[in-house]
Amino acid sequence: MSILKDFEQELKKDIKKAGYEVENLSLEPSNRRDLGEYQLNDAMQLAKKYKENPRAIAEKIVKFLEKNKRIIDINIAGPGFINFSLSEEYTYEIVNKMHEDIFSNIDRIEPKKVIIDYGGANVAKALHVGHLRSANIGEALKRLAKLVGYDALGDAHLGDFGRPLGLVIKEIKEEYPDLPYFNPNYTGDYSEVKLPITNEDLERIYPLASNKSKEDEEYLEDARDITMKFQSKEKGYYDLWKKIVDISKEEIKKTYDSLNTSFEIWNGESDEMEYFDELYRIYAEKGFITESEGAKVIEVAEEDDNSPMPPLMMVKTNGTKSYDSTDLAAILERKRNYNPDEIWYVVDGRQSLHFEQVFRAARKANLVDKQVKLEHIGFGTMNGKDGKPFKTRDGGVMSLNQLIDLVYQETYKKITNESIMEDEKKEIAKKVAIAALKYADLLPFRGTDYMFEVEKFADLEGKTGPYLLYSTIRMKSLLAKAKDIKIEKSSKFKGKTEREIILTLLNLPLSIKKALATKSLNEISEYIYKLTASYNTFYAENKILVEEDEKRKMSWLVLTETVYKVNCLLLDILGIVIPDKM
RNA sequence: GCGCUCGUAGCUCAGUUGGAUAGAGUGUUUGGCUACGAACCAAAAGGUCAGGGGUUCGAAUCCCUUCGAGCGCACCA
Repeated sequence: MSILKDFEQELKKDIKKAGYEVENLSLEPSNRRDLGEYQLNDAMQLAKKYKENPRAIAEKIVKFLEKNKRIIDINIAGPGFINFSLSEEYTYEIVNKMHEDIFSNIDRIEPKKVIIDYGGANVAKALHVGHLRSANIGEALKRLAKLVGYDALGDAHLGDFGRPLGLVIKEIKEEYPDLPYFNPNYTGDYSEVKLPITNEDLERIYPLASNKSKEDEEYLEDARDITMKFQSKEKGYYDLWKKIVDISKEEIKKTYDSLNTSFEIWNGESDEMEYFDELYRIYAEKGFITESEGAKVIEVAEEDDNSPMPPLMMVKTNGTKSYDSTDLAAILERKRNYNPDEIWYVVDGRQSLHFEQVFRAARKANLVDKQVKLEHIGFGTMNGKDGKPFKTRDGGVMSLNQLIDLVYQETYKKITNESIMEDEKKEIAKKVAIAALKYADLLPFRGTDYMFEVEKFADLEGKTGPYLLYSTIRMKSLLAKAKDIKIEKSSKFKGKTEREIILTLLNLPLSIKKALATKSLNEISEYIYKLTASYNTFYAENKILVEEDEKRKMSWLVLTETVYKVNCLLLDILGIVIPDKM
């Protein structure tokens, strides 16, 4: 149990002694700091429940709180707000416990298994800005989930099964018609065929093929046909498809690596579709498959819908399997192989209708048990200054690598530390750029669209990743200078700057709890900033290493090391790597 | 047309299971390096929470309504 929770339990007991039961204690950092450090709002809520005067309730509760050694300066304000501050002894206890083990202030949940689907990279296409948020948010949620006790698995869920691949193969066929893959009479071993195509070629081919298909109906028709061929594992086409996937996957992994994002499961939609036949049978046997305009669909509309709900598309009119069905098949696959308690889909919010359809269909046939949670964790778009999704200067889709490079160019210029060698400088600039990008991406609530401003990133001032890195590195370097001192216990502080840091440390579980409840990282991002900023205030006010009062110096070192540890832990949760210097 | 999300400081965003005097960053103005890393710190100014109505001890938050914006509405993924 966290230190904060332990404190809350104690307050609950005090309230109980006064004769009242509260389920969820309403303890918050006070927004009237002149009246106290914390506020307890339960008297007002109890007033409704017990039909008594809230102020009278507060007075009864306060009688017992006064005996609590952890709190001081208790007062009642307004309709029944109870304000108080922490006793000095308790603040030392908090710091020392957290210094010894920061996990002493983190609550754990009952172990649960969760699969987090946050990839969605498309084979034969470069990762683009649209993949940034799912990677950042998904990876951070996974790390956060693990921190509190989830058995969390990330699934890349590669887009390797749809028409884009059909288009790519079509174009390869145009350019290299003599490849044995296209020869129905070829009897050799396809694995020995040399494919004269690199990842760069693929990234060139897809846009080309896509454009051609828009102008040339016959071309598109052929690509559709090819899509069906590799989906149904027709020899040649299937082998070529597989080769393309392998080439592309390597490049995709590299890009995810640079974002400190990794997956435990590297399934593609094609792997999920191995379960398609079984899936289809399940629905067919229950009579859920219907024909509609030549396609096979599952009706998911419900009576109390207040808007039209289109059916889930299983098989399209031309016989190819749809995007809808891949996500449905994935649920069956995950149930079979992992049997998760929850599945989180970290996917663009604009796909909420799609997931509503998939979840309804899954529930309809009980693909997973009722208590299994299926949740679409939608996120907003990263827009440019025009309020539209961020593009390259000429209006094209910006690849993730281009975006990272854009930020890198700026962070590189900012490293003016002359003791750093050129090679190292590049490495550091890369880390700082990723930190800048990630932090800016995780700072707004995940659901809202936000604006990407190169200048804002370029400045690298204020509430940014580089600020956090700089400050954390500075703490580390201070601690390195004190390496001959054994940092043991806090017992003497000076004033309210230290208290501010300690209160923030104590409140850590509040931020984690909110982040998990909303599945958004903004609370954590905000928390690190607050902790760091209040430490920096303290740092500017005091000279730690030259402090003559030994007790105080020791206390400050303990505080520094504790904040440093919390920062390292939380930056890691966000997927941000701290360079040694910058 | 129907539905979803949203409108908070000049700008970018927090805050929405109802809580006290609505917060940050940036920008503007101003002050601080002979001291552990100044990519830092401190201070000031800046708001009819889109408009109107309602619910109650209390509303940025809940309900109704008007205006405005973005997104989504089966054979793209």
